[in-house]
Amino acid sequence: MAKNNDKKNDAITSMDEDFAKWYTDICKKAELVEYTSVKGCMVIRPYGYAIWENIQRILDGMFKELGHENVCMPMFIPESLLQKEKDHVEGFAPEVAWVTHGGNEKLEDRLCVRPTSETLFCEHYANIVHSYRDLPKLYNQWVSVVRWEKTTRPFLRSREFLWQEGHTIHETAEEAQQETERMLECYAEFCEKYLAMPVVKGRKTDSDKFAGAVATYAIEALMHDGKALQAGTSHYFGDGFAKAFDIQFTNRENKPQYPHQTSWGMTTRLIGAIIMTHGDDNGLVLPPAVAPVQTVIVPVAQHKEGVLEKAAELFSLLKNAGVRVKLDDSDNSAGWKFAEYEMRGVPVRIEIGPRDIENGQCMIALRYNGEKFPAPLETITDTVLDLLNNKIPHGMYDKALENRKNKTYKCRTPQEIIQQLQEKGDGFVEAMWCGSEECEDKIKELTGVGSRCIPFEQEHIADTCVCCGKPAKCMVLWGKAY
RNA sequence: CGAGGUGUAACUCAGUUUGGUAGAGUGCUUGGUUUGGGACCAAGAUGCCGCAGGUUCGAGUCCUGUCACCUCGACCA
Repeated sequence: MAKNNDKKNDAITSMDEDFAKWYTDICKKAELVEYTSVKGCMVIRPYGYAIWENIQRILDGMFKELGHENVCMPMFIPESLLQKEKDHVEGFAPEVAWVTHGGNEKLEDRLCVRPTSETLFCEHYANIVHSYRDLPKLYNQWVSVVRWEKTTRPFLRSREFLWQEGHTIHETAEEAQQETERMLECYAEFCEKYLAMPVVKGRKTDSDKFAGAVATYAIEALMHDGKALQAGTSHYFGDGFAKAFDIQFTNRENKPQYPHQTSWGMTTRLIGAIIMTHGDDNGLVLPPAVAPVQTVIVPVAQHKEGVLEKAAELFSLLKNAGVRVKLDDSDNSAGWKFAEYEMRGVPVRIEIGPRDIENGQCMIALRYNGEKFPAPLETITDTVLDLLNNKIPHGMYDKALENRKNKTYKCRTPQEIIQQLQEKGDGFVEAMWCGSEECEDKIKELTGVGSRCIPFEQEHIADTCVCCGKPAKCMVLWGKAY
């Protein structure tokens, strides 16, 4: 695979120099976000929002295929309602924003701006679920939520962010458990197939569970800087929320019964994950499935006769084939356009100039690996579609997977963890664990990596816990987290 | 929230030590020449020096407060 580490874009700080700055440079220069006067509240600009719209469209289609229906809950939660589930309120209270006034009137019961909507769904379910015939309810909503974060970063941590939250309610524990796992699977498929982002599926340790959940599952991805990012979560609630909110139905034996619930979510953080999984020193690298512009046509020597006409012809061809294509006939220089669309992560660039037209071809350049080659004009649609649907997503996935493999270390002792991280840089650590929270905490204290998840795909690395040396229960994936 | 740093043109920054007419490069506008990896020439436009107080004849510069952003921790999707 051709590698393209040549820095062609001065506007962006290089990753090695300052990863955090590289990240914000891309967010700003690729026109994904703009800051506002409220800390942690970002304008998602058209180019960034278009990525989100594509994510939304694909995911929403997947949910509906699985039988989910979209709803919309209010954005305010009365304090009394939030209080109902003890763990839940303890988990979220420190970071909720409160509405205390309506107009000039002080509110009797202040309202929290939803940090997540379990409580609202529960209140609603209590009203509409009466019989086993009413179950399951497979609901989802696309909304924004607010969490008053102390430190904020575009997409990765903002005080208001966009997400989808699925909330389902089922007759049996088994069914709810299956739903939890099914949705994690759905998320993993989405990341791997459409975002070309390899993920590790697993269960969270108890200390890392969602507030109020019986079990939390997550998919974890590894970023370029070796830090882990949780790309999606799926929670199994058992009947805990049902009991707290008094949701009951009459079961098949004509007895009252508590239903079992799940919730699951993915957020605009995915855009941050895309940036940090695929991006390089020349800017953003977008997976074709979510790229607002999949192919850009850059005419070369466009003042010469026939060039613009041919470029426009190409544009129509590709557009009619369903490609999100852009023709840039502005009078910026060709070189400027190359750099610009590279920075914006456009997967395929087509150059067409007098020399190409003479030869009945155009030049194709791939963003993710820098490859550049001529392609005949007659078959251009097939060529481009194949690149967008096959070669590029697979190539990007392989490249990301390779990176993850190079940064995944199997360790047997804390010293080994420290040494690996020091020698090879941050990354995933695979190590055995006895199941105690003390060991989890101690590893974090000693080595800096926390438990990310207990992967479904287990590997036997040793018999004993990496920390205490007692018999190990499972392999845990550790890492520094975003 | 703890420790450190930075706020001056759209962007990157100089000017702050020692108070005295607001600066550069890039970008933007107009015209021309160019065009296969961020072109060139010429002419323009652009500033509550983050915000609010204070000291002073006079504040980008000194003092107090405040807000935002960045980095590293703690917390988190």
